[in-house]
Amino acid sequence: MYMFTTYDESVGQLTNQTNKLIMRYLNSKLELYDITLEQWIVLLKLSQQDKITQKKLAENVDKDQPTLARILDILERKKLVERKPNEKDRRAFSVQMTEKGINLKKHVTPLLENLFATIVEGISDEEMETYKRVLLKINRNITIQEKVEK
Amino acid sequence: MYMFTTYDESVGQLTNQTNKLIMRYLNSKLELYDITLEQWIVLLKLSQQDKITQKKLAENVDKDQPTLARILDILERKKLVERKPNEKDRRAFSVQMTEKGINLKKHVTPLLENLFATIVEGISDEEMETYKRVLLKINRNITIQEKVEK
DNA sequence: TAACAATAATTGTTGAAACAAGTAAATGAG
DNA sequence: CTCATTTACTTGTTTCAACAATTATTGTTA
Repeated sequence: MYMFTTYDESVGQLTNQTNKLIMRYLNSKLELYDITLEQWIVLLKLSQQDKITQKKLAENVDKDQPTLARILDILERKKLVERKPNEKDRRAFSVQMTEKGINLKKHVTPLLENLFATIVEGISDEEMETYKRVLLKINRNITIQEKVEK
Repeated sequence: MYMFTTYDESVGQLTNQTNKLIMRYLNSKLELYDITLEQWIVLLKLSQQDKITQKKLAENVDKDQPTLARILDILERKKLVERKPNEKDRRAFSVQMTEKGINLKKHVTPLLENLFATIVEGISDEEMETYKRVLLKINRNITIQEKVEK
């Protein structure tokens, strides 16, 4: 027996609130390493696929090109990544991690593993599976809807 | 039988990605009414409790005071809310919706109901309950953790 | 009551998202 | 090959988040 309110804005607000909490929490922990969550995500993706163009990296981290470019500006200022000329395309850059960036990654990875273990404590595997499935369904609903409207 | 990877960053990233999709989608729809999702949430809370101080409103929408103040600046510029002197405390304002704001709310509410119906399509009540439960558990885990660390 | 602490709001700053507009280089069609 | 189009990236602008510092008012207490 469920109320109509199951399908109202509270779903969106709860998702948003939790997301904010997660980001705020992780950001507060990452401060120690003088890095933000957004910057970390870019580093993480770079560590998985080095020497990549900004366009591809932007797609991988799900941000638009200007946003990624400005995150890279910051990471470059911190000497964690480098933009090198792309030999095949003079419009493009080849982004890669520096030694300092690789080193930082080694320290931050275990920290985040611990933090996530804390965050999902007391949530059963089954609940987590359902949670992810619902997220993917919402994802799909919106993506499909956006395509339909085009 | 689940992998170790159930408890890794992918949870956070999926949550973040979905949240971004929802916000992007709703924002694109709200453009018609020349309003953003953040601004809408403030209006909605105001409609539930009018004549409130900025401090309390900030708590209600889970934003800090400077952030809320700037959203109110925008809403005031758009003539959707008004700041009136608080009679009991000359430091504080009493924020309330204008006629224009009340009118806008009447138009936007049904739109958002429709949008949320689309967003959660194909998700069973049971899945939705679990989804919300997991969000609340994550919420609690982080909130407790933050308290512990203080 | 005078001094001090707490509170409500604002301003400044940094980081980030999203979009528009611009530049330079690459590509494709005639 | 030339010219139009597309592509990769940058810059500008608006909106928002979070934090620090400041102003004005209120509450407290010695």
